[in-house]
Amino acid sequence: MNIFEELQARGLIAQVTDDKEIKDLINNGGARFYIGFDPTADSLHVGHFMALCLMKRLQMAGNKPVVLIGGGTGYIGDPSGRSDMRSMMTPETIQHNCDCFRKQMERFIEFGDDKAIMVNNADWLLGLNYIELLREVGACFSVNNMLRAECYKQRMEKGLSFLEFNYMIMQAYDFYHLHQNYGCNMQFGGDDQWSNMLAGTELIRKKTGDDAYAMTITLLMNSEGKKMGKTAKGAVWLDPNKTSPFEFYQYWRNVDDADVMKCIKMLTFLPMEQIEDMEKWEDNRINEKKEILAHELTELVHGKEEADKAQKSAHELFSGTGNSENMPKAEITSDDLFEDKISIVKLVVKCGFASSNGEAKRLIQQNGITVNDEVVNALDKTYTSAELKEGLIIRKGKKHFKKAVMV
RNA sequence: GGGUAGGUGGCCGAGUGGCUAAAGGCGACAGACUGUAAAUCUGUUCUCGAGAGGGUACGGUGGUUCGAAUCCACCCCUGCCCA
Repeated sequence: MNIFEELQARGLIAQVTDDKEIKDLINNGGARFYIGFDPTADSLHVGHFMALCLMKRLQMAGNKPVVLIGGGTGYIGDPSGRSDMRSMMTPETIQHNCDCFRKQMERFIEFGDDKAIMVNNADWLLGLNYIELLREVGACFSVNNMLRAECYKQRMEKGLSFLEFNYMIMQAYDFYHLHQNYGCNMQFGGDDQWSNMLAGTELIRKKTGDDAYAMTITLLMNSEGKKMGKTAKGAVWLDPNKTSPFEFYQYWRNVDDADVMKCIKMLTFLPMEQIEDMEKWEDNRINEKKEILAHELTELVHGKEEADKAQKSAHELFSGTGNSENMPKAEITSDDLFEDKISIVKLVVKCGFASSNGEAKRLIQQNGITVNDEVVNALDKTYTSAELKEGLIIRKGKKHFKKAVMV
């Protein structure tokens, strides 16, 4: 099975500009492709992870990846798929986020002279001259066409600023720049990037007469048609300080039945033969599949050791009373104590299970909080520092655990 | 620049002077049932407070009023129409 077939079999390919050419290029290692990442936060998330995996798959097939960090496009903000304008980031935030991205990416992609390279579009975008750009590049774009693009159409009702309208032009310019300076002939990205990517191939054709190609990867949607990788608390981050390996593991351990195989196909590096075999498994092995999914992904992102630890904790927590060594901890300091005691309400807040006292109280009153396997529903319940030193296992609902300890 | 319709809780959306911490829906969270799934049913859903009660809040700033999401002025933002 060649790489293109594999990507197809995994359901990763959404749209391509020219499937014959692209097939040829990537199967023979002839692609110098880029994927752009805008520094919208201080950590990568699951969507980025998919793109990085794709990059890795293609790299393993002999193609040369270019990681583009959007230090320049971050100043604009991509309107695609957004119902309103992104808040503008300060240059400091952008720089910080770029640095964070760089660090995290080095875990996934091998960089080096003959391997992947990383570039930042701030290097060429920030110095552009407005009038010059309008004449050089602006003349190649038809506003009429741009307005027909899906990503802008959606915004016609709600409003679209000129700043955002230019995003497509900047992204197209990136592709053009990389084509000219790095011999880039292909761009990959999420399916929501399709129109931006096409703008790039067209710009290259108009400016140079060369053909360049674009391919999008399927967005990871759950069976309800919503983007995956989001929780109530926000995105599932790859940074262990923002989403702990345990939480990360649990996110995948808890996906809907209907989404398990799709996730395994699209996100893991398990060989296709093994995946096809898993598809034949009996229904009662669904939980086994979920564990495999969760473990595989946690291992990819956080390493084997963390994945094992997360799995072990999950087993201990969900199958009877095990030890709580690997459980995520909530640290309680003496400042949190009043007369050597802490109230259950405060404890729940300290564990991060509630963002306000009111919410904590609701949880407690609704029998949502368990301490050391006992439901606590009295708001005036308190715990002493001695008990805390032993460690208290606080559980919210069925599947959120924290161990509260004194430090 | 002119006209016009708007801006309400995470989202959608009722609400035109006190009965409004603000209907209803969605989402989310918890309980029951399950398989750490889905569906369904029940409850909860600004914040502080053990509670009584307090504090904030209907784009912003001022004003009218005993009392304003609701009335007035100015400003900001968005849609639509015209230039």
